[in-house]
Amino acid sequence: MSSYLASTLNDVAQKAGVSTATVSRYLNTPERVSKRTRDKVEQAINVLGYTPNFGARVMASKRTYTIGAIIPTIENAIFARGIQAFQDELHTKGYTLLVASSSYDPQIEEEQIRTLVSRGVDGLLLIGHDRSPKIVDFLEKKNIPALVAWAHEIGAKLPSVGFDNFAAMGELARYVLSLGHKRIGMISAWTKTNDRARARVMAVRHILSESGLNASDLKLIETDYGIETGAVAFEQIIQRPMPPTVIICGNDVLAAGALKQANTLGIEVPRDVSVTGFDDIDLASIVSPRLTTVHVPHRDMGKRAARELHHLVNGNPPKPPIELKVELKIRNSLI
Amino acid sequence: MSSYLASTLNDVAQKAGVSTATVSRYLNTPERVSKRTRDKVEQAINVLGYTPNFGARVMASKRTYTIGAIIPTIENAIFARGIQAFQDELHTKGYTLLVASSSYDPQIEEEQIRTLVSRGVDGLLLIGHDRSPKIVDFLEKKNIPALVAWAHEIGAKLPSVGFDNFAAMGELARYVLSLGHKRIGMISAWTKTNDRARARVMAVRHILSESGLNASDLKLIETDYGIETGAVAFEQIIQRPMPPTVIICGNDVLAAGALKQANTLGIEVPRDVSVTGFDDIDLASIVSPRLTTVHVPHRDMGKRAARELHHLVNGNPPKPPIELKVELKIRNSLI
DNA sequence: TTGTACGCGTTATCAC
DNA sequence: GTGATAACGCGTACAA
Repeated sequence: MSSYLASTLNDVAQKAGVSTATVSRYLNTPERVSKRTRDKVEQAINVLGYTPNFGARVMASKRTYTIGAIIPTIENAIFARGIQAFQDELHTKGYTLLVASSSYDPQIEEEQIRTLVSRGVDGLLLIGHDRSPKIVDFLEKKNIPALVAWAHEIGAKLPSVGFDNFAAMGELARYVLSLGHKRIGMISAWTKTNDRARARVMAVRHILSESGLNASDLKLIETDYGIETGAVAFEQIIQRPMPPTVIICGNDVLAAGALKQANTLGIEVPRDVSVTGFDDIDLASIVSPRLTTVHVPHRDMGKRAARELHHLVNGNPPKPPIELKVELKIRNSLI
Repeated sequence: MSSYLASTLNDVAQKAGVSTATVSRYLNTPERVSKRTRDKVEQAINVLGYTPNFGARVMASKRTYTIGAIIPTIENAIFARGIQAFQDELHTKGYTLLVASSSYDPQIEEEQIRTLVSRGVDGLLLIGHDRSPKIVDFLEKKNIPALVAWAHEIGAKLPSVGFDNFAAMGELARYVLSLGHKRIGMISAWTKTNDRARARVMAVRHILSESGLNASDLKLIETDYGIETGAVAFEQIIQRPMPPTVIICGNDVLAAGALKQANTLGIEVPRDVSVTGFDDIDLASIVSPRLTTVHVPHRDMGKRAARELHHLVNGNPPKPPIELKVELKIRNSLI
């Protein structure tokens, strides 16, 4: 039995009766090859079913036209839309996107960064600013441009395209308080290694004390990301004595879980308790009651991120953090 | 200004005072290097911040420990859970997953396949069996194992891990008819290049004629994948004279759109019209009324797929198609 | 246990 | 327009 061996530039060159240099030129700068030769090469390539070897190409040219993105989760919708837009924009510029996910684990994120870098990505998209300085240094040393999305922090080491999580949640919280709520509950993703979650919690605390309420009275539950975990947290928080009149959720997915559990427990939202979300993913306008939430321009963010990273990859200097506007989306889950 | 150059095996070797071969051995088979040498090399690697060059490694070893997956969409939740499980399982085996999306376009899928192959993936996960024989031949020629998921088709060219879309939808349709429905509407993804969608539509037609109804009476609308498109289709279908008493949707996302539009139009589900879905993604149990749908074991499918592909990549022969069980999930959107 | 030397498939620099 | 040929960074016989 003879195992098949992929054909190479050399094979094509032989079959076409030209040199490897010419085939390479045909591939990269066809306009510098005569029509006659072009046809011969094309023919040979088709017959052999030749495809360039990526590894070799990278080694010889030092450029991969590949961008890597590491997102906390692909399983939930939060990043999907933004990443899709990011990829689409990149595609128009001739770049390929490699997506990896870290399961919200800094350790895994670091691994993934190293993997993608050793794979020769030309640039990297990361979510949020929370990561060890060591790995940021590593990127700097390797000369790999990295861009942060979904966050906005003046003075951060890496350039970014994102929004001010603190201000955005602050606006929502202020609106909540303006409705007269005094007993506030909050369900958040883990804040320890997640600057977005942390900023949102801090914002609520801040607005609370700003309004003369006691920030430490905030009933906060931190939990994994998911509908089920949101449901569990809701039940815990609502069954305390003197339960909150409103539960602010750190994102729409947790809020959807809360809504679901409320329904299961026979608690009516917003009559018995109000619920809010953050992100305005599709889910938010499908659940009932529809979620009052903060609209994040995911598509725009993805597109802008692609452009910025493209600039960086082409040697342009980093710009100051780019801030995108978010918008309160008032619907029916909060009264 | 001196631009940074990544350190190489050679640099490490020099700094450690050993040969490149020894450093390479340290990296790949540390047990064959003496403790003393190991320490020296380790030291040098840390000082220089060395990371192996992936391209070079691939060229020399012919193995990338990388698996590619091409899914129709990353923006919607259908594939997310399965792919996450796929990745997790792969990770435990030391493989990295590269995900690309085709936007349900066979042309783009083909491009992506070629891109991933030229990047040296060891194996490929594809969704469904619908694709040109040319590209399948290409994979065979290149000796890249490919596994199909989300579908089950005896006699198909590629091995698969999936479920029988025809049988599953047939079961649901039979149940629908048993409830007494006579006027059936259906909203489906485009069937032309999507074997899963096609099988589901055919199943409904089949059950219709099996029950003595006229299969050609099925009010069918095919549309793009999405909540909004589902909503639009629902409105079109429901505003005809003699509208259906039940609308079978090809997937949960379309069904969610239908539900949303029903709500907007003041049509009550299931009192005025029943709606069913397919997939049982999170969405299905969050919308109200909760969706009657077909539960697909996404996680299990992803995990099994990872294992099968791993076998293939390691040179084991393909197994016959693996069929996973699906399950009718009876909830509130159908009476 | 360690080192030498070659090959992997491509691009880029020169000549021609 | 085209052809030699030297890199690129690593793995691996083979030799020592």
